[in-house]
Amino acid sequence: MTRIATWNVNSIKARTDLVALWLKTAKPDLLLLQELKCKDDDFPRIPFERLGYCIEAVGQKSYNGVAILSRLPLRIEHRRLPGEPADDQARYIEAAVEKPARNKHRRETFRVASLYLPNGNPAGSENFAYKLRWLERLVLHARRLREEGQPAILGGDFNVAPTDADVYDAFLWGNDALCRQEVRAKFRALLHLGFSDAIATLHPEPGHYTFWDYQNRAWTKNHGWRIDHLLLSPQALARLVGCGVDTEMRGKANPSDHVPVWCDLKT
DNA sequence: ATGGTCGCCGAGCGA
Repeated sequence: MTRIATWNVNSIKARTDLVALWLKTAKPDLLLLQELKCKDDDFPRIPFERLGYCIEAVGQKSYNGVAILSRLPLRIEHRRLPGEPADDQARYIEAAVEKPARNKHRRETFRVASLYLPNGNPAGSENFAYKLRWLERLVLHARRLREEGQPAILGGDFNVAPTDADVYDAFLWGNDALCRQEVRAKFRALLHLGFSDAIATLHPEPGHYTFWDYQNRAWTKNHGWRIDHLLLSPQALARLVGCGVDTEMRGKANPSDHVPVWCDLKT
């Protein structure tokens, strides 16, 4: 079994202890992180290395930043999302992972990416245009990944609530950049390529929120959003045996505003 | 409860 999780931690330095605690209990093989909010040199590597993880990070001062923590060997394939060379925001990292060998002479690999999509608010702004371009690039890249035919997992903070059921109040937030129809259409294009949203597939009932704003007592009122996703290629979906959202992490002291989403793939 | 979000870094921005 291979367990893969994604978590927007809203500063890895502020969340070091909580992430280490969660790793000890959830024991994922891979953890995809977003919003590191630090330079690579400032990443608190030691606590995670002590738990047996190697770390590949793409950092940036103060903003963004993505990483892959892994107990399996990684080979980095991309440190930026292809398609816009001038875009230097730290929002994408992709690696080839060697699966635990069932047969030494038939080693297979799978692809995994940690992505942090632009928020894009307010709708209609330059930020929103950047978000749509980023989604378009992701669709193009996902198509290439799918054509390679190996298991692939695109995980991260998509900043997309795919349907009205993924927002606590869809009417109130209908014009938000996380809900706008242009954004949802591009997310559906990813699904149309053959990628499956793990939670939507195994737990289609509404309410599996992954994010609650720090403001306005959103957690207390369960005013949440489902915007963190694990998208699985057909070859990964065929191995999917379980997935979930670790909601209780939002109720811990000094929490991130997002919680981990995980899936188990049989190996 | 004259409060009301965090985290970046040391003002105001981004989410």
